[in-house]
Amino acid sequence: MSETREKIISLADKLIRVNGFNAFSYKDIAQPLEMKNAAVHYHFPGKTDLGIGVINEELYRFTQQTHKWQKLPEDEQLKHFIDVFRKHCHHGNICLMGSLSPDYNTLAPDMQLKVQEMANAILQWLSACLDAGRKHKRFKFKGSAEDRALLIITNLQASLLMSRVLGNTIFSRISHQLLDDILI
Amino acid sequence: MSETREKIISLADKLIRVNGFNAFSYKDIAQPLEMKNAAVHYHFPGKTDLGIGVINEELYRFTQQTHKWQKLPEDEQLKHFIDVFRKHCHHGNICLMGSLSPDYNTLAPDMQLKVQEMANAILQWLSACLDAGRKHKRFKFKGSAEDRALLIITNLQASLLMSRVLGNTIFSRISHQLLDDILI
DNA sequence: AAATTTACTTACTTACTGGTAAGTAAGCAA
DNA sequence: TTGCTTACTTACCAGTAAGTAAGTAAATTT
Repeated sequence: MSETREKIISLADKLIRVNGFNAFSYKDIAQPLEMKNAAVHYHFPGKTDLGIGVINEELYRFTQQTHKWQKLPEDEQLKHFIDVFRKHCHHGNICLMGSLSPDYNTLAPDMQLKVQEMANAILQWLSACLDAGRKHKRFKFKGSAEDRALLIITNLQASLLMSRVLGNTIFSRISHQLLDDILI
Repeated sequence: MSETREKIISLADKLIRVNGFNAFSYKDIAQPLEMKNAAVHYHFPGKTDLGIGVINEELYRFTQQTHKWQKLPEDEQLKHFIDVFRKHCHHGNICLMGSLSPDYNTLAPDMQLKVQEMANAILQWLSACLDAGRKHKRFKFKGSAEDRALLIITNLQASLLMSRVLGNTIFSRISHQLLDDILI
């Protein structure tokens, strides 16, 4: 992938997380990278293409990271997962799901599908992690691993939203209590 | 309050929940209400005034409803609270916090303050409800009532977001498991 | 009856949106 | 050296954003 393309995706990712998908324009990409509006259109003909590019990059990073953790005990894997959110919180970012799902109705169908794909990928990994962790006596929780994954992912997503409004202590409190609930 | 003003706030509330604050325009308010762009500006000079109007209305409804429930056992109160989210989910809406917090950085300072006020009002009520419910042996949970309130409110907020992307069954699964976790 | 206020409409401005068409300089390949 | 591709720039488009100034008809107050 070309360097310019990478820079555009990286900046778009940041802008989506900080201001939202509908709140940035091609100008916000072009100006900081010292190029013209149309140069961004050259790499990503439409805003939808750019959005899909950002999600694909996120999906790639996610599979790379989880693959790196796969030999670790499940509680360690979960802590790494939470740490990804912690870092985003520290940088004032929210997660892509938290940013794109409120705007979901305004997104083009292709991009809606990509958001779905991302949601499913994260939920599947987390469900599997929780299921294996319970079998290995590292987690305890009621109900199915899938439902527990939904509870945890919603905690993490919205903790970034709440942190933005009420301050970063919110994230620590949520992530701490979350772990305390399921760790043995 | 004038009838037109009420209609504008009601429609703006819907548009914020369905498309987001930055994704609707004065035209989207004026056209369906069969008035001109400038008539909306007459009632709400700036978009910020409109946003604050919507939040004030929501705060008013929230205090009215919780007041109506105050004599009920705490588990009943919590179920009513969850039902408010369930109804929004059913109508394809997300909650105001879930819609406004991703756009928080793009909001004017007065409106940011209003969003904070709303977040605090909801958290305070839920914390008090959980605290009293535990004392009356209707709830059981680890940690402080404030932290538990954060976990539950993030579950509910993000469950509406996830439902939008993956379908309404998500909400039922989360709300069910949520109650199962803390009800005695 | 006159003055004022309310609730608008008409007509507009400024700024920006995503997007496109046409051109160009540099590099590479046959 | 010709032709083609890459990575842009310049210049522009139609549409839409929030917002405003001036006018008006009807109701309300004095």
